[in-house]
Amino acid sequence: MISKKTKYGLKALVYLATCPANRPIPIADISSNQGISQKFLEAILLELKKQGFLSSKKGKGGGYYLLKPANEISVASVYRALEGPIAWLPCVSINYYEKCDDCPSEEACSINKMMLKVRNSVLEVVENQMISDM
Amino acid sequence: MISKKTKYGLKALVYLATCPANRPIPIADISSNQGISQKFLEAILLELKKQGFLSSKKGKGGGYYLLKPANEISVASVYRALEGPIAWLPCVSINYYEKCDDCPSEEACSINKMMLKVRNSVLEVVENQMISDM
DNA sequence: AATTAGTCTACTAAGTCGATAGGTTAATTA
DNA sequence: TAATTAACCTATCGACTTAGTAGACTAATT
Repeated sequence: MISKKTKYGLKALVYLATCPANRPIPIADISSNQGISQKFLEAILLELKKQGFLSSKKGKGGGYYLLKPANEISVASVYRALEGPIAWLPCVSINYYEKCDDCPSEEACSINKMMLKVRNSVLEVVENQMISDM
Repeated sequence: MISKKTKYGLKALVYLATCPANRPIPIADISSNQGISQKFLEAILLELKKQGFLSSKKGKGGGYYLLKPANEISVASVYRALEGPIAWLPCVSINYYEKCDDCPSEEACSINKMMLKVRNSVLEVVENQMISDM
């Protein structure tokens, strides 16, 4: 299961992708349109801005807009930004690799190979799924 | 990311699958062999027993043993038992389906289809991956 | 009777989740 | 310049989950 943060973040980005490019959309628009708590969405969009997905404009006529074309934003990149590692275990993560405490070696680990399979299978989908496709 | 509970549960089942069939293995054996806190493992094995994966025998010569052949226990079933839904969202879950609060309809939902793709991709792997394969 | 090994209850510290409240800053417009 | 708009920031919250630990109890074997 993914958090509502990631879910809302994805929906917000997809919504922004459907809006005329380069015109800022206020948080209130997005939240009412997508059924998301406005205050919660504020924090999410701010995070997406800090991670380079969005930019914003203050004041009247302001709002958020995509920094990159929607067909260059993968679900994988959004997931990593908001949710963290895509892999099921740190020891099979590409971007968040970490050794396991309980495994003497990864070759000896009984579940390592199957965890790699799961990771690759998910990546296959989310790396190729762009915000513009949705 | 999955919890340590699920990770340890999987490793314990795989370990039991490598042991001579029908001979009970004490928790202490499994925990020392797999580098898992014994007390934590106790709770996990008990849960797997209650869910029908394992049975146990008390007293000397006792321990846990698999109730089904290892090639009939899929990673998917263990994941569901210990971790919960495999899908990223309840609205695309087979075994734990639930409607979303924020979506008027699933056809109208912008991320529903891609969530289905992810679910199917993961299922493809874990439904066919058996404890005996590892 | 002693030992072994699973079972049960309770408790904990730390962290996360999803949200709310209220004030601040910057840009536009009248 | 004043008012309005909308992003930004800080703090707080209750409920829940995680990964354990401690200790007593029960059942089976020797």
